[in-house]
Amino acid sequence: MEKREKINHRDTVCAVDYAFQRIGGKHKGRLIYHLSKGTLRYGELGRRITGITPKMLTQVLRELEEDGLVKRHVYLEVPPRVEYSLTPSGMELVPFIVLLADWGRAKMNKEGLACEN
Amino acid sequence: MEKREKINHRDTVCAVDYAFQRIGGKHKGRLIYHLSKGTLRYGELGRRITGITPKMLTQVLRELEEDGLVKRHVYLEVPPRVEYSLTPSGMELVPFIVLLADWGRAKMNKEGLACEN
DNA sequence: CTGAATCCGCGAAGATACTG
DNA sequence: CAGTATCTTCGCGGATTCAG
Repeated sequence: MEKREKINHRDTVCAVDYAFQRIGGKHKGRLIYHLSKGTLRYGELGRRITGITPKMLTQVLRELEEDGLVKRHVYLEVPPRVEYSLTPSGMELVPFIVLLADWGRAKMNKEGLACEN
Repeated sequence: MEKREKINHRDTVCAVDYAFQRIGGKHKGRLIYHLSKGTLRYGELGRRITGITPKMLTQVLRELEEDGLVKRHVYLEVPPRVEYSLTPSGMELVPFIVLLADWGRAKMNKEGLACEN
């Protein structure tokens, strides 16, 4: 959890890096993408983000929360319910993610690959 | 070098992932960013992308070349000269990188961080 | 100058099992 | 349901050396 700290002290502060440190990584893009369509529960996210383990899902969500991109909302119920949604800051990133997805989709079509999202 | 292959066979094909696999990673963002301003030589890139080793620079450039985002141009001279530039495909990503950098810069200012790029 | 080749440590990511 | 805990594995990336 002290990863961000390490990165900050280490290399020079560059806007491109700063941004990639926040939305880069293996699952963050997809996570933001799915949340951009609306609030989702923990389990729902886990099902949509294929191949992610609970551990990584939690970790990624925590990082996004620390960076102020994702809001965590706990309902004190039985069974427990935790919902995640984008903060205004996180919403600012949606257009980029969408553009990126469009670009990816276009490239995939050109290469004859199927695309599910 | 078979990394891309492994990724492809493994998880489902998702446009967001597809894109992030191509421009994600530690140095790719900065690399594209610097090349967006014009053709650069190998050594020049190494100097601008602080903290990168020759090995990683070569590796990242090769990956971008395989993905058709970067064009490698070798001049048969002594001393050798190798220049890199963005392909049309790579150029398509520039607006995205720039917007992302703007976003990062704005956030950094809000947090009182200096920004060099 | 522009790389290629090799070795290797360490942290990230995966698997699995368990809990409130 | 929504996570934790623990263990292991793996490959990124650094350091170094060598080549054309």
